[in-house]
Parts: sequence; C-alpha cells; structure tokens
Amino acid sequence: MSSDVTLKHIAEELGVSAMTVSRALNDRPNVDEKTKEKVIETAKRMGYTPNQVAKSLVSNKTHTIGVVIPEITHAFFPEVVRGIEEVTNDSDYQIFLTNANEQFSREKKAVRALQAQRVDGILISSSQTVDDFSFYKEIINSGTRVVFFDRCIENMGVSCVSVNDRVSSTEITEHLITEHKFKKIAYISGPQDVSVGHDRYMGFVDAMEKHTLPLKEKWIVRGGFQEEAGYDAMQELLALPVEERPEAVVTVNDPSAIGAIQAISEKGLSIPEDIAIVGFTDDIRAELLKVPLTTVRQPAYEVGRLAALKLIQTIENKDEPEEILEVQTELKIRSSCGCS
Amino acid sequence: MSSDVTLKHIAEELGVSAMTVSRALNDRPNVDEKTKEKVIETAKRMGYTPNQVAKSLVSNKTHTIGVVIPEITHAFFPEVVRGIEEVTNDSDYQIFLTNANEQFSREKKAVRALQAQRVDGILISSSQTVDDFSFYKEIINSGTRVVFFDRCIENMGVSCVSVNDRVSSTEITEHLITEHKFKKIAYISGPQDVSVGHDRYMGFVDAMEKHTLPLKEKWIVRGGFQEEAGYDAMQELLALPVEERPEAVVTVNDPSAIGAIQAISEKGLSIPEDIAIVGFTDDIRAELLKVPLTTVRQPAYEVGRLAALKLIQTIENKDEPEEILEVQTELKIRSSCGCS
DNA sequence: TTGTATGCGTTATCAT
DNA sequence: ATGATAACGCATACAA
Repeated sequence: MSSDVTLKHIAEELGVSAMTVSRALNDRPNVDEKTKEKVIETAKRMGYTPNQVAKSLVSNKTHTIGVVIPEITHAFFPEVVRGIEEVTNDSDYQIFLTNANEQFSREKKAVRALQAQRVDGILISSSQTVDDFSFYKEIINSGTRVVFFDRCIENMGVSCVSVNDRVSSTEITEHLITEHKFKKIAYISGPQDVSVGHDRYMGFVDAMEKHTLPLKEKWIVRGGFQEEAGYDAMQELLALPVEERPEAVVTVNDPSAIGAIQAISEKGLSIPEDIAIVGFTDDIRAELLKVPLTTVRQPAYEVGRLAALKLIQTIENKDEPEEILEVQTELKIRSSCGCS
Repeated sequence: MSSDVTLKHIAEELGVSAMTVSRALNDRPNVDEKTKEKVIETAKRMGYTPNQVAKSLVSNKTHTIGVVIPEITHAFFPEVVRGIEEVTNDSDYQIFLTNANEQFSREKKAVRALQAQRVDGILISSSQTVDDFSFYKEIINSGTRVVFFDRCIENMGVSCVSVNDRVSSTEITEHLITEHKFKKIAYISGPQDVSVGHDRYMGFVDAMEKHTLPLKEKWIVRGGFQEEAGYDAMQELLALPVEERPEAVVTVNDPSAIGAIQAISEKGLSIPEDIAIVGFTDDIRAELLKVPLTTVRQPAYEVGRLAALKLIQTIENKDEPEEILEVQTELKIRSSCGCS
C-alpha cells in the first residue's frame, strides 16, 4: 500500500477514460498532445506510481531476476553481485537476492519463492552437495530460465558461467612442483559434489599425475569452503607423524587456506619454511596476511556481468543457445608458496 | 512464464470450481477432506506453483521488502544483509536487494522501482549527501513503510537502527588522548551530510574539546568512505611541514584507514611510531594488517536483524511507534594506536 | 483520437 | 461443501 492512486483516479479527475491515461503515460500513439500533457501533469501532481504488480499480471513479465548465492560474507559473491547489478541496472531489471548460506534446503526454498514471484529468470550458484539433480530438472522443465554461475550443475541444458577452475588449480599446483621442487603435496578439498570443489580437486590431481607424484590418501583431506573447515583439515595433516607431513598444501579456496594457516601458526610452524600453502580466490585478505598468500585471482565481477547478460538474453530471446562460458583466472604469486 | 498451470487448469482437470481448488490449497475451511486430498495431489502432479503476482494484486500485499545499501563490497553491508535475511527467512518475506554504489541518483531510482514493485516496505541505508529531504518526505508521505539503518535520515518520522557512532568515536579518540597522551590529532572525515559521517566527526570533536585539545583546520581533512579517499586525505596531511604533522589520525572508517596506512607506508613512515592511526568498522582485514588496526567493532548482523524486525512490525502493525534504536559497539584495541 | 469490453490469476462475497 | 460473480490495476483488441 504505497501509492493508492490508480489510472482510474487520474481518469476521473480529468474526465477521460483510464485507457487514455494509460496511453498517455506509456507514450503510446493516438493521444492528443494536450490531453497527454494534462495527464502527465495530473499523474505527477497526484503522486501516481504505476503498479508493476498489475502490469506483470497482464504481461506475464515481471522485469525481475532472482539471484541465489551460497554465501554473502565470502567476498567473491558480493563482487559477483556488483557485476550482475551493472547489467540489470542498465536494462531495468530488479534483482531478488537470496543467500542460501550453503544450505541446499534454503536454496530450494528460495528458488520456489522466486518462482512464485514469477521472476523472469534466476541466476544460481548452487549450494547443492548431493548428486540428485531432480530438483533442477523439474525447475528447468517447468520453463524457468536459469543460468548457473561459479558453482554450476552440468548437463541440465542451461547456460553456465564459471572460472576455469580445473586448469587454474593445475597451474598453481605445478607452480609448487616446478618452481619449488615440492614432492610431498597435500590437498584440502571442498565438497566433491559442488562443481568448483570437484574441478579444483581434479586440477590438483592432473598436476600430480603429470609429474608422477604420489597422491597419498592421508594427504587428501576433506575440508570445506569456510575457515573452520580449513582449520580442522589442517589439524588432521599436522597430526601425522613428522616424517609423513607434507611439504606443501593446496587448498580449495582462500578462507580454507586462512583457517589452515591459523592451525599451522598455532602449532608453532612457519610458512613457507615448514609448510608452504596456496589458496584460491584472491580474497581481500590474501595480500594482507603476515605471509601474503599465493592464490588464484577470480574475476568475480566479470562472472556476474556475463551471467546476467546471458540470462537476460535467454529471457528475451526465444531460442538463445545454451552456452558454457569460462572466464580466465590469474595466478597471484606471493610469499606463502616460497617465492619471495 | 515459469509455470503455466493455474487454479483453473486444476479445477477443470477435476471438474470442480477454481474456488474450491483455492480453498483446498490454502487450507481454508469448508472443503471436503476427499476433495482436498485430490486437489493437493493433482496440483502436485501438474506442477502447480501459486502465482504470487496475482495474489499480490488482490491482497495488496507482496510479502516483499526492498533493501537499499550504499556499497556491497564494504564488508559491513553484506553482514547487515545476513542479519536482515535471518529475519525475512523466518517470516517468509523475500528481499529485493539494490546497491546504490554511493550514488544518490541510483538510490532514488532504486526506491522508485521498489515502489512500483509494491514492496511492503523498504530498508534503507542512504547514500544521500545533500541536505534536501524532499525525496524521502515524499516517499514516506505516500505511505511507503520505511526503516533506515546505519545511515539514517532524521526527523522523517520513521524508525532507524544505527550504531552509537558519536559516543564510540569519542571513546576511540579519548583512548588516543588518555592512554597514549597524544595531543596533535588529525581527523579524516567522511561526507558530512551522511549521518555516520557527521556523527563520527562530532564524536571526535567532543573528545578533543573535553580535553581542551586544539582542533586545527589543517588537521581536519575531508576524505570519504573508500580507500582512495583515505589515501588522498593522508597525502594531504603528509604534505604538511614535518613540525606541523599530527601524531595520530582518527579516520571515519576502516577502508579509509587502510588507504591512509598505504600512504603512510609509501612515505616510509612507520605506525604507530611516526603516526598512530585508528579506524572504525572492524573490517575483516583490520586484524590482519601488518600493524593490526585499532578500531570500533560494529555489530552489523544485529543492525540488520533489528532493522528487519522493526520494518516487519511496522508493516504488520497499523500504528507501530517510531523508534530510534542504537546498538552498542565495542572498542577493538590492537597495535596501530600504540598499544602492544 | 477516445472509449468499452475483456482477461491476466487469484480471492472475497454472496449465493446455492 | 461448493459455485458464480466481481474485483484488484492494467493493457490488448476492437468499436465508435
């Protein structure tokens, strides 16, 4: 109940029909210039705000996009949202933002709500960690336009914008191998059912296999995307007998690396002398750490921009083709890997 | 065009009226148990999703609230949004998030769009930097429910949740005066027309006057909320003749302080020996800086939670009273002030 | 150029 | 318990 003024009210005020008012305000042809002026003036005077809800009901279009992110405090996602906004702002879409907090149940609830709101499309970075695609199959089958970003769910017949995670992960691992001659390298992983979790892990494996280095089971620790997970995973590695300890650790992302660093420090060990470590994300904090973190910079803003563009095209273009877009990362070499 | 199934379709399928279907699905009385079961089963089978747009049109309620923030990359706001979401998630409101990027023109555009979407209310942290309140007067007069947070616009007859900026600013300044015996203290300010900018500056002035210390004009530098502004402002201070240089600097927020620190480092000076500095916000980076930053912790999550609660009460309660809520901050003493 | 009728999907109201 | 009708605010299609 913001503005109770409707087309009808303006029409009555001026003794014309609602249609004339509608035409005048929407700049449609076949309206007398004088009438038009009067209408516009009166609308302004009466404080008229068009009712988008009613418009949507008629046009079956809400000019609205839903955005579902798994984590709002992780700096990557706000930056993606900025990229999305650059696009939506120019093309007059409003965004519904929902944060799933890494919980698939909340994600599902959010998507349902967005469907009920009849958003024109949804941008999703999924928190899903199980191999059951029925939920998104159903959503997509129902005709909802979807574009995934960063954490993609594949083979759903919809577009996706992500970072070349696997290759980047290989590159940063190879840096440890070729530049620093490390052989005993551990990996702190994210959930394997989230695409970035899987891809980054596979990139690590690629590098290790290429250089025929051992992939010891005890050096592959299941962690997660957040600091605590990295901390806990590192504790596990540090609990190994000293001679079995890895020389270097590759982590699934920077928050995880930061948690691991905390564990290393608490143990009284130093980086990179005792254990080298690298991250993934280029978190805002990476450069400021006591030992600046070597990591992979992800162009978050660009991911958001591309995903939004693709979604809007998908919305406005009947048969916009499915596309898998990858944006390129950049290795950020700092000191935590052993470089100076 | 997500789900084309309507009440009518289900009704036809079952040979009943749309009303019966509506009643059944909404758990209303006066529906035969058997019919109800059938309806629910059929709705599920056909993939029915209620059309919230149509519901909104008839009920004049969208179950939607708009959130307008000035800056999404500044960590404070995502944390506020998390607090807001905790509340909206429980009470089944969806949020429309818009980021004004510190531009009042974008903020106005966003508010207009939210009004057109007929959101039930709006949470705003304003980017406005001019003393012209006509915009919000009009918005509020039109009946739109508004609650301001963090950056409040006062005397508009609406509720506001903020941090006790002025007192906190006095406290951190007094820490420099009483604990460290600084007398030559400079201030890098934010825009004076934004409430937090003004209040924090006034808190600084309060402390200086209380201890009868000089408020030299050249030591009050107009900066801004972002790093570059802090950097530029510090450059100005560093350009002063050495004997006129301040011993300590109070800044309007952490990003600003971080920019200033950069300028100090580039000049080859050290913190806190040559110049002590304090911030405001407790940015995620504050603790990780080479010289950890003394600052004021703002309970962002709590600000969001309270603001959302108040707005929802305002929406659902005809005459919910206007309220000015302040949440308490906490001094975070680290090393940049001279403490060890 | 302007107006009337109709429908978007849902629910309130008043029948039956 | 169920149904018919009207209404929410707007725009399309057609008529005047």
